[in-house]
Amino acid sequence: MSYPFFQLSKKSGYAVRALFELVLKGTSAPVNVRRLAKAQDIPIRFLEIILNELKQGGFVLSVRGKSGGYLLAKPADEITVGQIIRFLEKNPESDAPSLEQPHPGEFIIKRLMDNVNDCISGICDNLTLEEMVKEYQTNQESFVSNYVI
Amino acid sequence: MSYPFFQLSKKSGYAVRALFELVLKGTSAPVNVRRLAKAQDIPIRFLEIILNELKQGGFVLSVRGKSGGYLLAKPADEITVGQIIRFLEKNPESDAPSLEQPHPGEFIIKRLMDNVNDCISGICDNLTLEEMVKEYQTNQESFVSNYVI
DNA sequence: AGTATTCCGACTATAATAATGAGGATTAAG
DNA sequence: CTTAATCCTCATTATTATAGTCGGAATACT
Repeated sequence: MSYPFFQLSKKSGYAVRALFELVLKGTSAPVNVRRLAKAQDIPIRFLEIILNELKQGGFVLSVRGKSGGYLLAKPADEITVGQIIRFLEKNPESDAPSLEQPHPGEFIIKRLMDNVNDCISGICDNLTLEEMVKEYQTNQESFVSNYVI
Repeated sequence: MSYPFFQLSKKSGYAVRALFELVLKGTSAPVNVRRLAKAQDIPIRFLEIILNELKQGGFVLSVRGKSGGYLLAKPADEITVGQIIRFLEKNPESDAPSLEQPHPGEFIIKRLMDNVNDCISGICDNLTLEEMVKEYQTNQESFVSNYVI
């Protein structure tokens, strides 16, 4: 297998999987963190932090109290994987334009990376949670057989 | 501007730029590290380390002694950007197959990442140093105008 | 011999990533 | 009202990756 150029951070991976799980359950009732964490095998405390961020980002709503938990803030076909990753991975500083004059050599890299990122964007921004779940459900056999191996 | 999903490490960026510079100079005589570092504005010590690695990878040859330096180990049209990045970014451990049974949820991520990486590979493995230099030379005005801003 | 150069191992510093821990606030249900 | 389940907030820690730096040894040309 060839080297994976791009690896998703655990955080973003967990986030996508947690939201995926929410869609998969498809209940209108909130799902609590523990269940989500168990279902997707994610460290629970870490997932709490992630869900909190996702709430800030408007991806989920939280319901507090005894039978509380999390639920999607919008329909599954309006949330793309790209949106999730972008939101979680962006850091405040990178927004500020760098004052330093870039070296000409950096442009050859920049041009390349722009191409690459357009290409990634083409995949991630066009894949919704709903599509992921649909594909998962229709191909479940192959997913599971992969799992067992 | 949208968030860049994929950012090249400084190391890989420097490596590509150093090799690019070697091709650009196009001499058959070795170029020493200092000149390369100055030409591409790369920390010289760091570049030494990188060139050493690139030598292990068969990308460059080193010539020691007074008029020594580095030169390409193969023609510029036989070195792709993908090869360079792959070689530098791979770590030994990731070769070993993980013994842990992956969670089914990881497959939805894996499938996505496989798509993404195929796509990146399509760009990086089809771009040779020679092509980069050719494109740079024909479009030099625009590069420079970008530089000046 | 002298000098420019590569080569090499160790070292540091910083930041990002990936969690973990303790306790408080909120709410539903008994 | 009490209690248990749940989210929420702040802090701390551990690990790894990144981006270098330092000093000197080995080598080869002149």
